[in-house]
Amino acid sequence: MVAHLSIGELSARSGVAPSALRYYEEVGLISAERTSGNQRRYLRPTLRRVALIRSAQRVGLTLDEIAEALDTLPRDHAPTKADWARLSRSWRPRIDAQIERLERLRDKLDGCIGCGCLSLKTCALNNPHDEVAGRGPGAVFLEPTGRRPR
Amino acid sequence: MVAHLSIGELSARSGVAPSALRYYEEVGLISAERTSGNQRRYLRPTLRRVALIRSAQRVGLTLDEIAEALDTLPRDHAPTKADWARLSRSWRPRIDAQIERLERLRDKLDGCIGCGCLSLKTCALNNPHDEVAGRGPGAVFLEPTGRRPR
DNA sequence: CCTTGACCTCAAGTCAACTTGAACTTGCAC
DNA sequence: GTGCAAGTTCAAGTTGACTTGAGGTCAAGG
Repeated sequence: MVAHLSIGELSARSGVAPSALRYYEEVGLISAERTSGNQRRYLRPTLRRVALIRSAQRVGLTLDEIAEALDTLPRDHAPTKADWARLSRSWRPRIDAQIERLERLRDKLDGCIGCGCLSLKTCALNNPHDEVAGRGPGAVFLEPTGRRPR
Repeated sequence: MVAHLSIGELSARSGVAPSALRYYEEVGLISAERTSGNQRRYLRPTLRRVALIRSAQRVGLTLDEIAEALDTLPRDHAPTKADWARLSRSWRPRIDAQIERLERLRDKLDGCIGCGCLSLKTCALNNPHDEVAGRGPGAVFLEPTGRRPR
């Protein structure tokens, strides 16, 4: 059981390319010690950190946001229960919201199959207020994109 | 109730910037008729099409994939029930998978709070087989990224 | 007629998140 | 001690999804 991981090892275990790991370091998401010969040696907790980063990306967080969240975790010691709880709590609403959006979309698509939505008037995917032009933007049945699909 | 929408109107109703709409046209996602003065005039169903495109992006589909899916819909007439059903069926697993991933992540974070995961050995975010180096990549508790966070 | 705002095209720029390549160095197995 | 896979830096390139800007056109009101 090695205490330090080379970049290749961390890459293999995390499934993240070495170039990406170097990039993560560059933007301050992870850090590494160096051997006398200037090679990176990662501490074991880095593995967990990288896994967390990947997970967070899934939720739709940018690396910047992830960095911000991770900065609330202590750099010097393993995070305490409280540290984790704080982080988890801050991401939780985001995850829930994302799930909800997806469920809504799924239901909408389902509904479309059965609803005879071919008549544009009743389709859930269609804006109910579409004829009421001028009363605010219509057809925006989705929440504002929030810069995600960028 | 107008039969044709100018790009500005479509933009306002769909919440998608004109430049984006032109881009969508460039990559073949939508199309428009032209006035004698060369201005775009969109047919009403385009509104629904654009909404669908945005939804699909949420699920994590690229514009290429969306174009592919939309190509299975008829260009000439409004999609039939069967057309919709086909499209919905093809996206459904994707949506479900995404939801499942998010739920797993949420549960993992929750678990981490209560599980005393500070001992690296038991944390769900940590790879259970991490000590078994060489037996395949460890710590890949997440599904292969599938090129999404790119 | 003239202005004004919405529209047009086309080329170039941007941004995140990496990847690739060149040119060079380390570390370990034989 | 030598070979070579695996590591290093740094600059530049890539991809997706747009946005911005320059330079010009069109349509309606005053």
